[in-house]
Amino acid sequence: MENTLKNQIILDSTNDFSEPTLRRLPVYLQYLKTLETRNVSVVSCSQIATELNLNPIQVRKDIETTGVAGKPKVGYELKELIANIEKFLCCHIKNEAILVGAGHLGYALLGYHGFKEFGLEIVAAFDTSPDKVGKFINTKSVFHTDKLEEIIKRMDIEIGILTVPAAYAQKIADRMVSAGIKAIWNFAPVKINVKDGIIVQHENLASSLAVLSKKIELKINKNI
Amino acid sequence: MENTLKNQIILDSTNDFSEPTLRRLPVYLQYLKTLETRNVSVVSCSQIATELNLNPIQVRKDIETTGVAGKPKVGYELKELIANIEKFLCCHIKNEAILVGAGHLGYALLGYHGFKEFGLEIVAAFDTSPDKVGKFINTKSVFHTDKLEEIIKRMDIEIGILTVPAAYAQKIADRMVSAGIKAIWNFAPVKINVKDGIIVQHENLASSLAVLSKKIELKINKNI
DNA sequence: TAGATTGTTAATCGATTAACAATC
DNA sequence: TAGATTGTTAATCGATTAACAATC
Repeated sequence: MENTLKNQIILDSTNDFSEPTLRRLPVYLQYLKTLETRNVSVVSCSQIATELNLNPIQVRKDIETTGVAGKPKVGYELKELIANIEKFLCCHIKNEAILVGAGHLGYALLGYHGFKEFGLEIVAAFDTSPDKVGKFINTKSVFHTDKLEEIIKRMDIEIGILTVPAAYAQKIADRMVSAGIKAIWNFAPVKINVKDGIIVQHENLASSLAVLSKKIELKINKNI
Repeated sequence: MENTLKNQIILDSTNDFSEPTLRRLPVYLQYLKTLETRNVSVVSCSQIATELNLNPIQVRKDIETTGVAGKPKVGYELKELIANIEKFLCCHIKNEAILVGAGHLGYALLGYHGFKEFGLEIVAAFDTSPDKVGKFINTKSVFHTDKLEEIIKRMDIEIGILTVPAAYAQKIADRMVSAGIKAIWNFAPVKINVKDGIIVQHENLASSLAVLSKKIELKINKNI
């Protein structure tokens, strides 16, 4: 079959894990870290499953992916489990990123400390507004977007976070790529086109909203 | 089998569509609307698929779900297709929501005009900061969080958007639910527990980041 | 007419779930 | 020992993809 998905790194059977598994692991990690603060030392799949409203067999399968060894009847050593999930998710590999578009969403992402736990560090922001250029947001410098290529090259940055309005997204994406960016995390509500080999992760709130709305609609139709 | 997913409205075989389909439809809609501005009148599945890097058969299946009729050799009438997707997604049913936590993420959501296209309208915001209470954000009043229950009840709001720090998420969720909220869109990076029948849609950037990071890692390992 | 595209049914592939042995 | 939980293999279920007829 001709696969039309030219620009995608596909998470498929050639890897030994699935995308749904990959998406659930950070959720487990967040929960396990709360257990850590409560001085818990051992945790079982059923415990995780109950807490997160998931199927315990699924949790076991997911954990298996990370290669950690548990003890029958006992469960998993909490510290070991956390360490293995973090290793699997490459949390200790520092990925530096720049962010373009210091609007409110940009601000929110710049101020979110949770990314560090997953290895992502936003090192600089770009905007065109004179009110923002030259300032600092959460200790990160805001440069004029004119400097985008220069700084990407000088700092050898590979990840670009796109939080500009839809109308500018493609243009900024093009500039990111031509300056050497290898992966784009796109928060603009528009599809962007990039050359082969460039990774694009598209964040789409409209999709989530559609799921939420449909659940509400179905609930109303079923219960009333 | 005992299903442990007590609190979920499950999108399964009892409906005639799948969650992946539901998540793709808004993406099609966004693209189709750009065609509309370019005065295109007819569109085919292969055209949509090419533009969005998807499989044309999948696009056809998804569109079939909305019940629109196309013409062989020609494609779908653009206006009709847009209308059908919008109808399927209930874009014309106004869903009113309140938002708690007017930090940057809250601001970003309050300022995002795209939700209106999907029927969601944020009618008020809540925060505890004296700098924000009493002000307007994008024409929406910011009330003190003390007024949360009163306003939810008075306006008969069913959707709550949660953009508070993780530490407050559960407490605010409890207050939302006891005031009558039926669905929570949770942007806090923590699982919240609610009673049966309440819908929770959890937005988790860490999951997306994990997918992005893994794609980057796989690409590096394969290409170098 | 020929060819492209929809509509629809069948096949495949992969994720989830089940079953059960191993073991602490 | 008994019972709970992991580890692993098999079965099921559902989403995607393929195939092909219908048709404009």
